[in-house]
Amino acid sequence: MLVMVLMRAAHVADLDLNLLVTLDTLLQERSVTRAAERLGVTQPAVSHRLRLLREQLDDPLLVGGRGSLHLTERARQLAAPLGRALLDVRAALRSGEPFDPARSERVFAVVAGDVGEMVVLPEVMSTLRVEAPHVTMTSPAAGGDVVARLASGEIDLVVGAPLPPQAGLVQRVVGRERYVVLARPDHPAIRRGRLSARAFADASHVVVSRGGPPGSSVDEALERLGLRRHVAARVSHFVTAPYLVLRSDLLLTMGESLARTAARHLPLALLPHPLTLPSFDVLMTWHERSTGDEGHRWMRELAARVTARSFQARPARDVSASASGTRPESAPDRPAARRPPPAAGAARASPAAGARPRAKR
DNA sequence: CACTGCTATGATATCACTGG
DNA sequence: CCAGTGATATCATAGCAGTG
Repeated sequence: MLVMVLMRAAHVADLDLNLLVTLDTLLQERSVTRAAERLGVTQPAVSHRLRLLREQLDDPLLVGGRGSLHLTERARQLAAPLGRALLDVRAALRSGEPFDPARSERVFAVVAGDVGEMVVLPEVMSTLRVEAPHVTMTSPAAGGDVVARLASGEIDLVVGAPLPPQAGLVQRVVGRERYVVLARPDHPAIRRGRLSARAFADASHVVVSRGGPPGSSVDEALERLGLRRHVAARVSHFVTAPYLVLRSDLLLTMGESLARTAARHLPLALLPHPLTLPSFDVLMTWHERSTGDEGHRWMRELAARVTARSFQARPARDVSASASGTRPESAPDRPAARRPPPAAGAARASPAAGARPRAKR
């Protein structure tokens, strides 16, 4: 794809590939000044490279003037394939490169949702503190097109529910979760420490609306018994729902691991679910380019270890490959590219420029 | 209209490479 | 070893456009 787009350049054979790193940064920053800061060179140097790119690609690429530059149609076409290509190149260079957790200062972006942030992240952090004190873990918001964010390198790893099968993604089952009920300990529906299906249906409920499965599978199970329930509250986060349960007669159906975490910190009763509900897999998902990355592999193993402990532990298994292309991880493990570090000079492609300190006048 | 923040450009310096 | 050359960098500054 990138080649197809570049083929339209007037002199493809003469194209300086080092300039593509600058172009990628320019397309992201839409500013010569900011691109220069990111690349660790002066603004005029980037301006000069931009002029060369314009000549070689026979297109103005960025137009506008002060403030933010605008991408031309040609630049827009180049942005995505160029970004992916450079991520692949960086991943290829990183593949096989040894990773030393004790010394690494890498930043891993792991989307885990509120369940993962509450259940998995604290465990991961306590391990990091000992094994990899300089590694930083960020947990970006789960919204948006997670698949695209994995592909773009914005996210390194997703822990949670399965993602729709997609070419280039690898998924690995790391745990299994079943549903339980959280309630106030003196909830009137609880009789001798038990909750019947009838009492469950008669009570009022709080539902985490973006969570889909709990609400729908609970209602389906009730329907099979000829029962219905009253949903009195809907919230958007699993983390906040237990607080509603604490101060009401509401019942909350949620995954056992987060329920146990909540019950450890709040005076709540955790009850086996009275309905027959399907349990569900907890998966890790990443981009295939990361499979061979030693650092990414280390992070995956850590996340898998912690997740398996937090959720119902069971041997990790691969998700079968689907027609649309999501690939299982063949061995317990293979690699990854992450965003280029924002540090100055990190994306520099010219060995000569990168290797020697330049004299200042 | 001055100020500010941006990009573009000319002059020049530095470095690596090459050939005598 | 050294001068010539090319690539690429910095510095200084021109010019443009939005803003108050």
